[in-house]
Amino acid sequence: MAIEFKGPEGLDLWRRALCESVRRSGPDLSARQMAILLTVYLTPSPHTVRGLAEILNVSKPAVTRALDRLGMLGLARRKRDEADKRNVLVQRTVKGSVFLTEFSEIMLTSAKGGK
Amino acid sequence: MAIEFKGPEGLDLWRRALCESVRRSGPDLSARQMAILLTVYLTPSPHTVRGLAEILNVSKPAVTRALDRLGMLGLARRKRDEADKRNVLVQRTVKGSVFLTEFSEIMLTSAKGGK
DNA sequence: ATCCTTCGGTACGTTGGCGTAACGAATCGG
DNA sequence: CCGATTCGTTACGCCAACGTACCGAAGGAT
Repeated sequence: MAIEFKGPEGLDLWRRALCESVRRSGPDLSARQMAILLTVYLTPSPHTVRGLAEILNVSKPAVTRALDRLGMLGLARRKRDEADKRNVLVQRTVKGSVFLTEFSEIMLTSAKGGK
Repeated sequence: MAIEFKGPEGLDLWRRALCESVRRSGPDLSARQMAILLTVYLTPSPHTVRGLAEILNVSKPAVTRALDRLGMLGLARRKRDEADKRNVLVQRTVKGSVFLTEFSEIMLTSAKGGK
């Protein structure tokens, strides 16, 4: 189940996976939105708006809007930080986990199937 | 120079590369736009609007608009097909090649450096 | 208590993308 | 020739995202 690539093959892996995802009419997330989603799911909690903005070097409102969209799609949700009520913590959802799991599978099958 | 991954590590590779690309304030391409760009550069020519629309399962105007944007950014350009003047052929540019080469390098360094 | 900072969100005007429907130009079939 | 088809694009109204600036709520300092 291990995939390996080197040099330009990496780009082609990216192409296969991305094209397959687009073809399935999944949500047309922008690079920023996808980056936020992946960060929330794959790096240690907690995640705040400001923290995400700094990690990705984008403005706070941009993060707010991305979270609006991810929330609409059910891929992530907000929760007030009870310890410091100024903060908003971004949390994972079941639907988001499913989405990323499927995406991961697309990556693997695209890498294997193609070539 | 070979990278290997399995299971959820693929997603993390995707995250690292995407976050780094966003952090560098590269163009915020949507999944569709990036898919079109990669298809034009990594699959055999020629590429027409209709062909790209079929490959990605999106409408023709969506492809036209994506090409507008990629053209503005200098990442791809249009050329009338002289053999059949109804067709528009999508062609690569130097700037597009540079962009994808850098992106590929981001993938590789992200995969290696992180882990 | 009062200031001041920090947090996330909102307002504003602009820009860009969407899907559906139509369009003109080019080609094909007869 | 001339109708039908195919090609990419444009028009339309709508919705989403942008950056800058500002906002109220919450916390910290003195």
